[in-house]
Amino acid sequence: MKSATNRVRPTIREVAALSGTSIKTVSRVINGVSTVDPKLVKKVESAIKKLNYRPNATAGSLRRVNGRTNTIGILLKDIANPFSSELYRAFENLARAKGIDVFAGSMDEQPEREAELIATFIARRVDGLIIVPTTSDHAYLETERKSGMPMVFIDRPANNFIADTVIATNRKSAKGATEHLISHGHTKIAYLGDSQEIYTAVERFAGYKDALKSAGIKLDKQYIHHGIENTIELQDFIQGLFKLKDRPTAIFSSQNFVTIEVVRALRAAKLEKSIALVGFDDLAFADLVNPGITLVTQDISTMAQIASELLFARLSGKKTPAETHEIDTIFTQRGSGEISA
Amino acid sequence: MKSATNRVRPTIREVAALSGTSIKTVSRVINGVSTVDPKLVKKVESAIKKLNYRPNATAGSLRRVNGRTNTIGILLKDIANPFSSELYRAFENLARAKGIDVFAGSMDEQPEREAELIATFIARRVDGLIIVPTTSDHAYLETERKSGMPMVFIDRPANNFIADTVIATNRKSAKGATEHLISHGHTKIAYLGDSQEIYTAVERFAGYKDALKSAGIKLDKQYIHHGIENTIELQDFIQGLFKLKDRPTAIFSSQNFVTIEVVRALRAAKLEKSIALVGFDDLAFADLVNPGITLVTQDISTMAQIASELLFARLSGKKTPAETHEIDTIFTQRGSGEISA
DNA sequence: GTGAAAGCGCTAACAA
DNA sequence: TTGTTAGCGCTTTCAC
Repeated sequence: MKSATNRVRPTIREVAALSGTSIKTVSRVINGVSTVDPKLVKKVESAIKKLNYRPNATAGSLRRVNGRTNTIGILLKDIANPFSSELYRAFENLARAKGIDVFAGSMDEQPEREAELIATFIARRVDGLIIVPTTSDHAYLETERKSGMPMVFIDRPANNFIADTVIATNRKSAKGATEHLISHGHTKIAYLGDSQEIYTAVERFAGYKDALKSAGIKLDKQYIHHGIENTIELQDFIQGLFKLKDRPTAIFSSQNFVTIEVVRALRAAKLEKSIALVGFDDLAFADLVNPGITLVTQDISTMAQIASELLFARLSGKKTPAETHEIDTIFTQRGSGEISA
Repeated sequence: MKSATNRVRPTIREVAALSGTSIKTVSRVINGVSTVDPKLVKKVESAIKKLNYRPNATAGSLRRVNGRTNTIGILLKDIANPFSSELYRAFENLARAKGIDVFAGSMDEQPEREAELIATFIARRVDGLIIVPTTSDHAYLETERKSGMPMVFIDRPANNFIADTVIATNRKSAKGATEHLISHGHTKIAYLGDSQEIYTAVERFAGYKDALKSAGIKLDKQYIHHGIENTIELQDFIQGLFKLKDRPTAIFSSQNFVTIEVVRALRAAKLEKSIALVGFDDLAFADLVNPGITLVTQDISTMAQIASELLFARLSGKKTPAETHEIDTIFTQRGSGEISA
């Protein structure tokens, strides 16, 4: 049985037969090779239309000389989280402009999910990977790099693995945010952030400490809290802060979910106009509450832009050493950060 | 040149050679066929590890009897929009449990993007499509259906095309929301929603009218606004409402972006505690403002669940007529909708 | 400019 | 249980 397939879709062979040409000519027409006789082009095109032929992109990539599938894989924290979905959208736009489709997966901070997703994406022979890493050791990717898989890390760097990286100026911006509070007369400034196992949390906490240090303010441990997994415990901590003899007059919260909890607690205690607040990461409603929330936000579209430029350059064969780009953040004053001590 | 390929990655042939078996045996091991001698399994597995072999999933699907690629395509409004990204996340989880990977694309309400995305996804031979439609005529999909491509429409039905569909109880829920306002003594209720070219907007407006009618309240055109493309114009309209002699005492806003603008305008005019508001669609900050925003929200995870069940049933060969499922919404009172007239 | 033949990496069919 | 051969739909090579 040579021609009678049990598939529903027509193949390039059937188009060749109907148009009275060869499969190679049909292939040329599909790929827009200019050296084909216009008459043949017309014949082929009408056969394609008649049969409703749709080239099989996966079959095409199999024999292609560079093996490209024109797909990339993106590994995100959680695509339902605005930071991830905005990042995804930025990559979608950039990839689409190059005819590249995107596979995405959410990891929810589970290292084993990272390895699984990378394995599936490699099995699909994506041309490159964009990774917001969750794992603490990326040495396992060494074999993949040797196999020529371009990888760009974004938001957090890889660990034990040298690769192109795009991150925000976490430390510097956290320092700036804290200094902003200090400049409004605050010395009792609480810090609330994600677990210190997470790179961005470590950097931002370091920036907070930098600011205190250069202002000669002593670090007060009772004002510090790390971790966001247990919301109730976080709420308890925040409400505990409010009851302190030496109640902090300002709060720096270093991650969006933490900021939300702080806002919630401040409102519940009716302290939102008494205690200053600056948060890291964007919040959709920052200007809809009263006072508006002063925030440090990451320049997601620039980060995505730089990351995809790096990835596409690697795809084009760029062989220079791995690069790390630090992207400036955006500081927007909306009131909560401008409350004086 | 038979064995010396210029590719970087090892193939099933090299694994067979190293393990001293045949490619078929390697294939069996990869696919977990139980009828292989455990000794051979071990040999094959160690060869796989040694070579860092990664099966090529796209090559595999080419010859597979059903041609499945174990991928699906999802067409969304805009993945950066919370409704879309939550929907995506729900599908990601459901698909992953079946070993299926997901391609997604955003359409931004551009019909030509819908057709383009469907074309690329078909070229990639996705096994099925989940579509939040933007086009007004889906007759062009008829040939695809004949080619056996399962398609499920979600959030909005297809036009001129019969297919499985999962939607929210838009009309009924909008009626309920409006009746909620009426029950608090309101008769001057404004309606603000998306363009009447959009299915959900039509349905929700119909529900609003249903409620007025059954309460014997006459529709007042000066309270009605359709369209959200021009934010400034929308703001002007809302602020115009506040200056009316017969100022509305309540607002029903039928879409999340509209609700945000309404909240913004109410706060600017310091009317948020005077004019009642019920919104359709979820908002992350609904409980963080004062008063909290009373909302009708769609049960996204149930909608995704039903839609993927439909899709997977079609993939398994289910041949019954197309089904339409209407999923109940969730109504949450938070204060803004309980302000009396 | 065009086409025949080979082959990408895998699975299916069938023989051993 | 195992292996051989053919072939999925396309691109590549190379001869015409």
